[in-house]
Amino acid sequence: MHNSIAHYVFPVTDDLVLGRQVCFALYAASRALTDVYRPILDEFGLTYPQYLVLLVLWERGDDAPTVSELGAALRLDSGTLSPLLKRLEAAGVLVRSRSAADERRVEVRLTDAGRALRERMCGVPLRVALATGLTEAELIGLRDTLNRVTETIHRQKEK
Amino acid sequence: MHNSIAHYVFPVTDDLVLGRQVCFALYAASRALTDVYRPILDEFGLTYPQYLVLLVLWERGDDAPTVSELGAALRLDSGTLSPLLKRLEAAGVLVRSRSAADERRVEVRLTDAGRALRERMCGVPLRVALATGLTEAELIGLRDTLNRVTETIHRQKEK
DNA sequence: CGCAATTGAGTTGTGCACAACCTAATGGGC
DNA sequence: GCCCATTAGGTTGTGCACAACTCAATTGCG
Repeated sequence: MHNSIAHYVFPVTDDLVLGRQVCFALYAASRALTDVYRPILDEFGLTYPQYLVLLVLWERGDDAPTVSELGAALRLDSGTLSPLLKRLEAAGVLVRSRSAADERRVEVRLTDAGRALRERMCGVPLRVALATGLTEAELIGLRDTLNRVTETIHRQKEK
Repeated sequence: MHNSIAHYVFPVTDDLVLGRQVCFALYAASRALTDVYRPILDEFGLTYPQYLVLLVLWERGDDAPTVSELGAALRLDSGTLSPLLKRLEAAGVLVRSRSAADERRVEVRLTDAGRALRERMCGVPLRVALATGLTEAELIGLRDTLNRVTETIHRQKEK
């Protein structure tokens, strides 16, 4: 029925039952949180990954990251970012331009409209945090645990 | 620069900085865990959502769930499940058939090959759990916190 | 200098996710 | 028995994700 040694060491991984799997909890919670974002970001004409790109650009201020720097921050590759950035450019919140110093690079910089969005969206994180029903301490603990998992996995992949 | 009241009540939601957002931690961790699954599930010719469908079917044993029962368990709608189930049927692990009692329903049941997969995949959860680098207690705590978030969000949506 | 290896971005193809819509089957009220 | 609202599943269209690939620009090494 199941691996009894694994069961002894790691009951939480027992059996192949959906409700016991951390992986499903993570997958379901991630989609649920995106559901919370959807109607909120819709007010600004953005999707969730597009909003993440703006978070990076707002944080960087005046220095314009390249596509691959954005990819490193968000852990997304050019296959995902290229069309996404094209849509954000069409929406008028950013501009893409080839670097003069290195013609391979494409620099991504906010337009005035993109910068203005930051002010208008400052209430968004709080609205989402409240929807989780967690306390601030729980949110911090959850965030740090998740970041540790992500780090562990990516360190292993580099080897 | 930021909402100072929100900052006072909820520093974790401060500013719109990527690294401080629980939402990004959740999104990144979910994708990282899927990256762990990908090469493992590839050995069995499955994707991660396909594996989740099999978890439900294995758990139900002899009673064959309908498409919407699968959707309720996984929180996925027919737009996602219909093509996914068609691919699993083409792969030979399950069969779809209209219910005799109610011609609107489609019952999903495992083939012998689908049932046999369960034995072959019993080691999968442990392999993934180890990759997270978390202790068993941390995994259980994480899972329960995430399930609470998902529940809270879905209860709010029903209203 | 010359050229092979590397890097950066984009494209293509597959598979989710989800909204919006469609059709057929069902069931309750009259 | 008839009608209409509801339910179940499927289809279409958009937008991620990611693997595999292409191509041009750059780098580094002999």
